[in-house]
Amino acid sequence: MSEGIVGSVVREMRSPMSAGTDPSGERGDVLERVRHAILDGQFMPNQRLVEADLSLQFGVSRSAIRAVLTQLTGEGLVERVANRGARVRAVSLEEAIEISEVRMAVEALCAAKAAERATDEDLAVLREIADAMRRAVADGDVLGYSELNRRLHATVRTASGQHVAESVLERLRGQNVRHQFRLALLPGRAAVSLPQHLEIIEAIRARDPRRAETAMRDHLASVIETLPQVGSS
Amino acid sequence: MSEGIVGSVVREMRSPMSAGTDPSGERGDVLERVRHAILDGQFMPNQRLVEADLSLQFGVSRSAIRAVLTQLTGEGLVERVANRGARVRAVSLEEAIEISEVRMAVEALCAAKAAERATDEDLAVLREIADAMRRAVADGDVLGYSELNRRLHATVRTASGQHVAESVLERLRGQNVRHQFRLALLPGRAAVSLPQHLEIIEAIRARDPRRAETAMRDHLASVIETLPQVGSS
DNA sequence: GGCGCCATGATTGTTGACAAACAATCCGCC
DNA sequence: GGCGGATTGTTTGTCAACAATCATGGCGCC
Repeated sequence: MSEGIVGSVVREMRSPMSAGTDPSGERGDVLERVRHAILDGQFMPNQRLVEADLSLQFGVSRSAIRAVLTQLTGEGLVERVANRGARVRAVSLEEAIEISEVRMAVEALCAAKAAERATDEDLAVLREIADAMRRAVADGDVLGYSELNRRLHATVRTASGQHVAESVLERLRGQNVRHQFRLALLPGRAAVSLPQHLEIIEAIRARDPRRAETAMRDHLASVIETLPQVGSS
Repeated sequence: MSEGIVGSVVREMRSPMSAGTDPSGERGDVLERVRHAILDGQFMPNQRLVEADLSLQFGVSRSAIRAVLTQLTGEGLVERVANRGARVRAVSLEEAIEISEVRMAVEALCAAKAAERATDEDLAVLREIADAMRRAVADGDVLGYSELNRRLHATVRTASGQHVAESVLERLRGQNVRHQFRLALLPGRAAVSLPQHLEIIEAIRARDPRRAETAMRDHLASVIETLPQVGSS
């Protein structure tokens, strides 16, 4: 309990557990719930994850929580040290850049394969996303655009039919959500990325693998270039 | 440890656990030991991994084994189904190809970065590997060549300084060892891959990122092309 | 003779309690 | 008043026993 000041300053109170979290509610996977709590920012980076607390909060036994923590550690979302417990892993700016570099390599592969193998339905979805993106930018809807961005990349991944690449990317995305999110909030960012996104979509719809690959590469190169502007956390 | 026949059907006997495996020996990480048992082929693909058996075999409690199994499941080496236990995951030929495709993308990145950032010591190691590879091929030392192959790729990865790529590749390699190994055993394979390996080394030693990247790409494209000849396992 | 049902055995999943490790606090002593 | 060492409290790691689940084999019934 107590135990203060980490990274920037994450208060170390044992989960206040204010109102919500009906203990009986949601028999649904605890793994999912904890993962989302981290991804949604309910659990901040460097925040301690005490097994007993989570056990109460999610209404499951400590062993269940323990298993969840080892799984999330494997996914790179949680950091665990010897006899000192687990905490939400904070990814540095340098690592965020490395992650984006790997993403660039793998998503370029996916874009090329998507251009070859996308179904007509995939292409229709892509067109919808393109239209919605244009609208979101016109309306200044930053959050909506961010969500569309996520959907675009997800659609390209699944359209590629490359399951291994898909899982690798899913993993990397999880570690990077925070940086991704802050990036999307940069003023003027959407204006830069919109044409890149549209070009990716166009290339895939034209079924041109090479063009799709370079479009994706260019887009992520731009992301990497911009990343330093969001600060290290 | 007997227990034969993999391909279609793995007999379902609880590991006979013949002689070895002193229970008191090796206080060393159980995770490592189980992982190596899988990677070294002591545990064959699709072989059941019964918790109680492993518990006895490795001289640790069942909970420890349980934790190890969830971790290895996260690494993609073990497959677990609901209330039916764990088994060594068998990767299909199709998946092996997908894995190699992703490897191609990421290792190309590493090769380029290695060409930029390799230390003089790295370059010296690479030259030694090149020489040893030539000798191994001349002597027909297939196993030695296979090990050198592993070392070459490992050296390129670490020389790249791209930690994220490194961990992704390490993961993928683990899932692919069996196919990799069978590939190395193909007659005449070394004669094909040797010049490719030498070209990778040359390109990095020349500090030419583009050349290193395409050399690595070409090499892995050749691997992917040859993979179907080893059968699906 | 085949089909379905129940008993049995083998394995996994879960729980609770205990031991070990670490951090913080408190006390006496210099 | 500050420092070293023991003590307390908190949290993780481990263990053994129990409950739940699934597969298997035998038995009766149609």
